[in-house]
Amino acid sequence: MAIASFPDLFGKNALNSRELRKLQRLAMSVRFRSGQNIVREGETANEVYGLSQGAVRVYKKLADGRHHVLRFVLPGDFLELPRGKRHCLSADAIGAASASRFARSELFEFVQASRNMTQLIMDFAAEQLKRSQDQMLLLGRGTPEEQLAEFLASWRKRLPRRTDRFVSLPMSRRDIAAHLGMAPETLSRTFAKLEQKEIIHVEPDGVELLDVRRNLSSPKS
Amino acid sequence: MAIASFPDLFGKNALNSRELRKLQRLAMSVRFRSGQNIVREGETANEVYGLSQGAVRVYKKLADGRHHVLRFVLPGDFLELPRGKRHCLSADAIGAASASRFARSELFEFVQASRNMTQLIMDFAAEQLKRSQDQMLLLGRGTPEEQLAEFLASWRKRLPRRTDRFVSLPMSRRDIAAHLGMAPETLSRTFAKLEQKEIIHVEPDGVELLDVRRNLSSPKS
DNA sequence: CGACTTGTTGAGTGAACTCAAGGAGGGTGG
DNA sequence: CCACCCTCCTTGAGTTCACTCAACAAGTCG
Repeated sequence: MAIASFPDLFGKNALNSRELRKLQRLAMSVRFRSGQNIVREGETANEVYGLSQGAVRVYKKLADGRHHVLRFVLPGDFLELPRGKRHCLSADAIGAASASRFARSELFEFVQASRNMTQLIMDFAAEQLKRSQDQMLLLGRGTPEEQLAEFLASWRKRLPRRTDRFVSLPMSRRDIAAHLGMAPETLSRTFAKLEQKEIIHVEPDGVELLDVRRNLSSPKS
Repeated sequence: MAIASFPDLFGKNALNSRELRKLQRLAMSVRFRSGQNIVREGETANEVYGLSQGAVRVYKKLADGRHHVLRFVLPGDFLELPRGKRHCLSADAIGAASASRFARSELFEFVQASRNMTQLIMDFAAEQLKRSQDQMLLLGRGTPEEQLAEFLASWRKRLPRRTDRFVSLPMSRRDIAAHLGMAPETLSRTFAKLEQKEIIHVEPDGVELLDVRRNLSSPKS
């Protein structure tokens, strides 16, 4: 069977077949090894990536090395918006991954030329912005338990097979901790607390969600 | 002298005069008293606002009343993107404010019809997203001192008269604290620390920036 | 003038951080 | 195939720093 590529995933509903073919023509398929760096903040952004397979962590660094994972990218998402001369974030593959690489200028022209493509990019930007705002609310005001429960719930929504109660977590604990703004030790203890409260059940490479909702209403219960 | 309106501020460089007139025709000027609520999260979003004068705090609430200020809006900015059937955030005027109100559907159609307007909205969305990402980095990884110093520096950049070292802060300490994810008491102590280190000088309704840069490199010095 | 809001400061607590050690995989090479 | 190393995760102990509770000063508005 043919493996789904980024253009298919990204444009599946909103682009017509001509536009889809055009997007596929612009795309260059590239593979990354586990942990491999894809883009680095500050470097010239001649290319733009859309993820086809695997998962990617997207992060920003402070001068002294502290870093924060902004989000985890799944197939069908761009790593960043195709704008700006320089990358404004860094990205590494989590496990093996494959992506579509676009020349930024070519993609930009195509976005200009195609109304549907413009719409898609706008939708993507709006979605990212909304997610960022929810994330800020949690980073600023949430307890570790709320943050983790909300992260698991929202991550589950993004996974393709969401009927299952099992939620796959391909990223490391360190990455999740860096995403939620806490120390890895705190995250580990928080996993233990949620398991003790029978909200989740920790398994290898993921968790089973038993009752995530319960934890989301009040700060400490 | 005529007071600058949102359409002028927002479209000043990127729209031609016909487009600018069109945008002005779509706008309905409205005024708000100090503290008055403008939009409320979850309500139907039939209208969209662009700020003409004053300042606005934009925030999200958790179920139990805790709230986080996502950003402060200045003249020339939209309160939120003109997309989605419901407001996904709340907004209050800080002091007296005036804004342009648009019917969401009319504005949406205009954005569809005008390439320049599409571009402007995309730029706005991208700018918001970039700011959000910087904010997340700080919320997750920054010390209170770094957060406040960075907030003051970036707020200064957004103010029209940035030659002056004096930075006007129209919002309350509570609002700033809710923006940086800390208790008002902590914010107050952080102001005191920065003043003690001669990085800022606290004045009524603002601060004078003496040496903001110094505090931004290392976590504790 | 009095009531209320806002900001600051003090005291004490608690939660998340750091430092440290130990166990459990996973990969590599002998 | 096993021994070894290394990274990842967890758990424990102690500390720190931001939070909560509280009081007070200074405006602000009726």
